[in-house]
Amino acid sequence: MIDVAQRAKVSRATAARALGGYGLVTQATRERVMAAAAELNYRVNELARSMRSGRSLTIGVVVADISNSFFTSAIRSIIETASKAGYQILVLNTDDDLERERDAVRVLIEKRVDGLIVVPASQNETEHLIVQSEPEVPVVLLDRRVDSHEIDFVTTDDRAAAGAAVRHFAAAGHKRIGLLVATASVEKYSLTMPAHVVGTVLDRVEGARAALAGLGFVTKPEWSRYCHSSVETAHEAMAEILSGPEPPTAILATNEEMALGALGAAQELGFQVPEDLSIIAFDDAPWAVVFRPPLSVVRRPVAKLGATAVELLLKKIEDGSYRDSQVLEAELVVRRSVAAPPGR
Amino acid sequence: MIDVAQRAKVSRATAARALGGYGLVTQATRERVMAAAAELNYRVNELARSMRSGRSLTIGVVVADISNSFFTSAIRSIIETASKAGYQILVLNTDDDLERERDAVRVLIEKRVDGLIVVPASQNETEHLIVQSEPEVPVVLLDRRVDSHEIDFVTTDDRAAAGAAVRHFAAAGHKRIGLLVATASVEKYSLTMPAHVVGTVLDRVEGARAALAGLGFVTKPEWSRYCHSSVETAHEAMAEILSGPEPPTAILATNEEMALGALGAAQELGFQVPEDLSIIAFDDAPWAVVFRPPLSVVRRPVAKLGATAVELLLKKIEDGSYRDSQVLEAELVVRRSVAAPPGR
DNA sequence: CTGAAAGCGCTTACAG
DNA sequence: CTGAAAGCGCTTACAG
Repeated sequence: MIDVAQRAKVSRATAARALGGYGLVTQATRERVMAAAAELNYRVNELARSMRSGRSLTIGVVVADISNSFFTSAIRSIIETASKAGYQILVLNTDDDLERERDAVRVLIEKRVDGLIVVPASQNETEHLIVQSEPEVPVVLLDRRVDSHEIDFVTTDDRAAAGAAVRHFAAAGHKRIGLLVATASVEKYSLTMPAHVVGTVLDRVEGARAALAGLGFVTKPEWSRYCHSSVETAHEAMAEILSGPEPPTAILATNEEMALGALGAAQELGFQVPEDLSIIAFDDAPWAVVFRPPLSVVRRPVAKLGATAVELLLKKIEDGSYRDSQVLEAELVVRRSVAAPPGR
Repeated sequence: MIDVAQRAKVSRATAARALGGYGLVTQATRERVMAAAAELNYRVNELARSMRSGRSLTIGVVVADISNSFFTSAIRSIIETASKAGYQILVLNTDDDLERERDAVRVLIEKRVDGLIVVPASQNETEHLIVQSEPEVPVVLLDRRVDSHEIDFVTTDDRAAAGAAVRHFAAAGHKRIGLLVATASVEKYSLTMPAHVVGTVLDRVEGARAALAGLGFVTKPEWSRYCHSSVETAHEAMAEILSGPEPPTAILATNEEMALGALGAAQELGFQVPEDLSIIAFDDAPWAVVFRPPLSVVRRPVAKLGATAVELLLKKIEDGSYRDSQVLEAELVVRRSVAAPPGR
């Protein structure tokens, strides 16, 4: 910048004003500075600008599982929305590991992001998300609630959606309905719900259970599994479910990995979908509509989820005391993976 | 930091040395400083550190299509590899738009990233990728070559892979083989190859054509389309191909979107895969193996691609004159979406 | 081993 | 409208 100022025969302050587009500069001076900057191929140093201004125009995103197409779509939407407001996105992945989440938050704070969007790994381990630094860094949770009331979130109404899925199964005649539940809280898979599942998982399970109870259905634990979120593990868990003496006739898969694992296991064991097994999956992955049969899914408004999180965060950045949380509606998309149970 | 120094009763320089872990400090002093920092909840300001040290420990990633699961997997691998070396990742998405790519590069340079990984939108418009700033910012291209010999790249041997796919079709008895080619250079879809396609696209087309020529097959333009990279457009293009008087019996889809569009159109028009139509797709998307029939695909080593790009970039960051480019092998994974053509 | 001082590249009152 | 000077929070020779 010193070189630019010299070449334009003005002070550094004037050059800064012309280049930064703030303060008062005459048209002629501005043009001279701009010309000099162009000749010298000058690039502003945003690091210095951020340090001085106290704003980095960067938002940190800490995501639990960047492989999941749901989160990828959310990130895409976050990038779009933020960039319209002049913000850049720093993405870190945690693989649902709490330690990595703490590290990620620390690193982003040190990089002086103006705000954080986090998909938290844990429902109750959240102290690191209440960022005490000076100035305070606002945080918005994406897709998952936590116990703490101090942190705002944007989620979907998964409880209602899970209930709707169960009632859709019931309407087709199913009584034996199982769940394949993705959760980071378990190594492989288990019959019982782990102690500390995140809010979204809990919502889906409780929504389904409430609906089952409302229908007066009995459910057996062996129809369901709580499962580490990978296709391979889901495949194994589903194979075990289907190998039981009286397997469920309908399965609700709580994410894309669970759905792929369930479908893989069903094929392997010769279960036809939907003739032998009906299935509904959370999230309308790009392949779901092309699948045979086209998958019935719970479609969550992922683009809106990401955009809403950014908008909320920007408001909090402007006004440190702004508080808001939102729960968006999810929608059951009926396609052809649900039919009457076998033998009816 | 001034507060920390005061509390520990040392100078700022000593506090900095203790906190930054460089220079000489006695054990006792270090402990006093660390204790003071902990009490005050001190966080180093990486912006200031970066400005002073001239290194931001951040790598910028400019990706053409963040919706595509291939690039998402690459980003995941980039994040993993970079974070092991202490680098963070700033991701920008261009949707294959050259203007947005230029903007993205400028923004990242201004943020003083230490290096750039770019999936370029254009093969010949590349001046903005030769970053003249001081100090020079090294650039590695991911997945796509460009004409300029000044820029290093990490790609896969798509020419060979496309050839292998065609020969696999031929071995099953196919003679009418079409291509569904994803390219950003066209609005919807067209019969002829647009002027400025990126290297990867060209490689796939030429690899397929060379193999077809080697087999002595005639090909008709109406068996193929060059298509904007979206499922919807691919669906339309494929529907048009299949509605022709003598449609191809085998289709090579050059990415995930093309594959999904092709499969959707085939279903809609009542073509059974593989009985009526054989298909091979580029990239082993997570759903490909679960699809019915399981899709035969060209599997590119995506994790290795991302990791190699980061490793190469880090070498270039260390040594500004380091030059290297790599072409990784792709692999044809035979599953069950290729059968003999109908009527044989 | 520790401290005083300069400087990274900007922005921002303040004075003129 | 423009300029001289201070300062953002660090690191880095240099001196002791």
